[in-house]
Amino acid sequence: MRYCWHVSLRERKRARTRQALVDAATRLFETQGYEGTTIADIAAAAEIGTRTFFSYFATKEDLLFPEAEDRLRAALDAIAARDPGDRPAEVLLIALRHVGEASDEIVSPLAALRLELISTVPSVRGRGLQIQQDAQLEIARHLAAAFPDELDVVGAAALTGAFVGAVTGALQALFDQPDGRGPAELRAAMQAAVAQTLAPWMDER
Amino acid sequence: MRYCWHVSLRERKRARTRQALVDAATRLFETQGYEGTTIADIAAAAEIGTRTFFSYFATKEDLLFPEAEDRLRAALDAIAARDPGDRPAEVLLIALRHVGEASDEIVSPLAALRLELISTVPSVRGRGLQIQQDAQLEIARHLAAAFPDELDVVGAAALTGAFVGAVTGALQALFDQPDGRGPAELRAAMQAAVAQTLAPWMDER
DNA sequence: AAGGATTACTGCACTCAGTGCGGAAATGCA
DNA sequence: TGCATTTCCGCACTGAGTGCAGTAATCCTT
Repeated sequence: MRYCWHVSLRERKRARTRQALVDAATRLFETQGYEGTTIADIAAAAEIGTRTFFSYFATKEDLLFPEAEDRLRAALDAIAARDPGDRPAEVLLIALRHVGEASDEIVSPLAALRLELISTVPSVRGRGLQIQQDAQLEIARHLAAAFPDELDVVGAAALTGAFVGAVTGALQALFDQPDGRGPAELRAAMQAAVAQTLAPWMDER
Repeated sequence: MRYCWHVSLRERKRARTRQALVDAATRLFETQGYEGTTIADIAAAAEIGTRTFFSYFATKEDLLFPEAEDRLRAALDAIAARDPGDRPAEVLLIALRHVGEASDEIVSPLAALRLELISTVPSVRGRGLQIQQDAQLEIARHLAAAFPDELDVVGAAALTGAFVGAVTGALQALFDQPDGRGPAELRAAMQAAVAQTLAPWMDER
């Protein structure tokens, strides 16, 4: 039995190695490109065996989404902490904001790299969409649980899908047109389009 | 120069081989499973060389989405043929109905298999989402072009994303709960949830 | 109908992601 | 210190996907 206040050596070491892998991958992807970097390269740079890599990340793509679980948890917590008066769509928006919060680290090297690779490397985009969809379903489940009188799981999933889809669609369109806008402008343009799209939901009552 | 009414031998043969590949893959996936079937198996069953497979389909996953382009084209045509009085959301719904039309062939062996593999094999789901997102963006572009006064590309993408997201989310939630409902019931449940979710948009004015 | 030009087919050798296995090393715990 | 449990990691392997180069099929012109 492990005492809960004790973070074992193993856990610390594991977290350190995991971070080392992400850092090494970020650096190598930036210098050699995604396809030009092999898993063997990354493992070597993080000073572990190639085989061991796969006990930290299941696939090469997953290196680019290391905080996916944390973000999801933040969103679920936000749903659980809803104010009693709020309506589902409002709670959902707050939760989604928590997910996007981490993309305030658009400044972070990893996040910037991720955005580039998503629009560049098909397999990365595919993995990202998968992760997004899984998170969506989980959020929908919790949302339905938080509003048992007003939503069932399918309805909650439709609502969540609509909101996430609006954001994702706007972002995709923005990144598709090759203008030289900075991150802040992109963000503003996206928020404007999404706000207008979702307006019919938010302003009733 | 080729005369437009002439379908060359090459094209006919190519289409036949392509169909043979899809048929062989469908059969093999059903009997041996997706992972249990190699591309070499499929190529052999369609009587072509393994190497030649890749001049028909870029990846193994693409075998499961052979009519993706046709469906997209149908949706785009529907947008182009809009009635002058229609509002964007209505046209979009009509277009999306054209995309889904092909899934009326839920009866078709391929469509049924696809649904199963999407919820079973990660790479298949990833590819499906990718195709979906690409189609979304293309639809948004044409929608924006069809309503130049009311939508820009980003706004159209947000709208399209919201609608597609609602459908996709509802479907995902439905297929996730392991009840024994038939295709017709699933369809009905999905449509109900989506209709309710999108109601705030449709009933204004 | 025959010619050369173009395009498709295919085998070969190769890279790389990812897996199963088994032994060796590190860690946790008493 | 000693023993149980994880973790690490090399090895051998499968299967997807690519580049290349030679051969076969199709096309088009005359």
